[in-house]
Amino acid sequence: MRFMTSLKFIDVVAREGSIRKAADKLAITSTALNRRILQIEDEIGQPLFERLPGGVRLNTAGEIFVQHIRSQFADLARVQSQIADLSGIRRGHVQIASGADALRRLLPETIAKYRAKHPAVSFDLARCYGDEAEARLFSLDADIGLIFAPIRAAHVHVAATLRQQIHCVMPADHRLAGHEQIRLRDLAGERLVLPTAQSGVRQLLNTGLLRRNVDMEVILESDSFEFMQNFLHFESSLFFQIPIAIGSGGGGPADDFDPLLVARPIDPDDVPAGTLHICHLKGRVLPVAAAKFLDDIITTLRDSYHQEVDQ
Amino acid sequence: MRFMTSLKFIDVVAREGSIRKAADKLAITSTALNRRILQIEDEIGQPLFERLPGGVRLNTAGEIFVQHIRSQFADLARVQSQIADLSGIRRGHVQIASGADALRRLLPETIAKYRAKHPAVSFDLARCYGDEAEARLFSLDADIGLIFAPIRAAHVHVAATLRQQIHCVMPADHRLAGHEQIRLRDLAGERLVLPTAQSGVRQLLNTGLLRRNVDMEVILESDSFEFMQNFLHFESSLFFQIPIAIGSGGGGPADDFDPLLVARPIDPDDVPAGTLHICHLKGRVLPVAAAKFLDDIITTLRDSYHQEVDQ
DNA sequence: GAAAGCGGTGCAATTTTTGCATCGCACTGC
DNA sequence: GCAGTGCGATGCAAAAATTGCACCGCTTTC
Repeated sequence: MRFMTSLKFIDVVAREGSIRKAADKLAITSTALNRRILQIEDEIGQPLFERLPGGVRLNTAGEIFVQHIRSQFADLARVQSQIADLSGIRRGHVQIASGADALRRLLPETIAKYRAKHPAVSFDLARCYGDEAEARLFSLDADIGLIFAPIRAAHVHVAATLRQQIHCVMPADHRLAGHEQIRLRDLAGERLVLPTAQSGVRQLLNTGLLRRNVDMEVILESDSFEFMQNFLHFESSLFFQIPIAIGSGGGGPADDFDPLLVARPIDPDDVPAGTLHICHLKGRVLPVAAAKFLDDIITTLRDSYHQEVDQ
Repeated sequence: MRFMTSLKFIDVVAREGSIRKAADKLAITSTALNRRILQIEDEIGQPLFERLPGGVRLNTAGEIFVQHIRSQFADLARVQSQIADLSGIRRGHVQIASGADALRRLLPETIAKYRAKHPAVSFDLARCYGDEAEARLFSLDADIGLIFAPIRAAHVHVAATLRQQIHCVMPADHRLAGHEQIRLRDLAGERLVLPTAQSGVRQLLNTGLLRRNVDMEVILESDSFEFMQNFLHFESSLFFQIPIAIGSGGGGPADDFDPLLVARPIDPDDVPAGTLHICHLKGRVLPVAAAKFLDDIITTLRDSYHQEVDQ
């Protein structure tokens, strides 16, 4: 989009914090970029950046203006998506910010299904924790957020929620594999593999574990579920996941899950169920492609995961 | 704004319905304009205009895009207004679409008061009837609408309403001048001067007059209150206005009204009170200047016109 | 059937944008 | 305290874009 280049440039400079770095990224000279910025500042009638010795930083006017620019871009994307929709082909680009939980099955499956219907739609998937996901929604770097954690910011609109009881994953021959439900006191003496402190699963676990002062051994912390799962093959230990990360059924023996591992729910009295929030920026009209994909996620959860979805 | 010119051009072409006419208006050659449009259509990937023998017309994609352009402009104005507000001076431009009623005193007075506080703010005032005012709000040619008529479109947000009983205006020596209230049957045999059929006052009167089949003489129709008022000096007759068009008090002998004329309310049982709607486009964030002016109108009505304002 | 009005196009003139070299400035590290 | 580094700003020439002119093909009008 020709007519948006100057605005895009400002956005990049704001993100990079330096005209030269931004110029590098944009594959133009710093001179050209610098002058474009000076020109726009001139048109606005006020500087948008503070000049610091090590680069530039947005001032208050700049903050307002950059927010405007981002909403312009998001809006343009929505309009293009709408226009493309007129001609039959659903075309567009969907940006998702998601926790690791939804990356195991829910999103790959839903995206593949969606792309089978609409091959002209591309996706962008950023794995991140709750706060960052909210920030991405706000800066319009993400259309849709899947957050398994409490929502903090007021600017997030929750389109659907899904209760998720934390499950304890263990080798199929583990002594606890026979239990229908796991109590925290069962974990005494066990070796645990925990997700990092930022993760929603960990935060839920913490409330239960700290309160009960259970004596167990944390042998590993990781932000990769895949790594934790693989680790269990080498050292018998326990780790934790929520149903959507496990498979269709979620409860009981995980159907399409690693056959050597089993998942058992933790007693809700010990660790309360958490909530997966499917959300977007409040007040924003999503592009057609993103809106339809949001519907698809909710449908998938309801139909193929048999989960109760609250809207 | 350099980076908006191409968009502005498209907007003008859409309004003019012809590239050559638009080019004339924009003081460039039709060639240049034509090529800018072709370029943008190319970037969008689809034509925005249908080429007709007598000019061009927006297609569906164009409609969507032009609506986007207008909201971009309105948004930019809001951002500029916000930025200007940071530096202390309240700067900006307020566009108002109003019926004739509010032009007599309410708007001149309120605007003058506002401009005394914020001399850097300019105004644009379009006198129009209800439907057109709503259209102007939608096309973002107006920030604020003052409409004495029912609101038809769903996209209009009513910020405040004001009940207005229609008054009958007559020479001070008229036989009806002694009445506290005018009944429609009192008008039998009178010569009436009526506002045009599009006006809200007329529509309200019609419901009463038609239902009662009162026999009277309509000697003049006009869309100019000023003309009607002047006419009364030359031929004794009656015309109709709502309080905000008359003066501060509104009821009883009009304080700062033409001294040779008096206004008496029509019995509400005969003609129901109408509603003045003070409104803007739903979902729109008004520029700072417009938002503050909206507050001013409501304050003025409440304080200096002693009117009950519902918000 | 000629005239008038429309959008589109090739080509040259013009304006705008870009890149290079360079300045002044503030911080960093020895 | 002083060279060294990295930053944004600026003068000037080259490159790229936009623009205007002349003109085409087309449809409608009279």
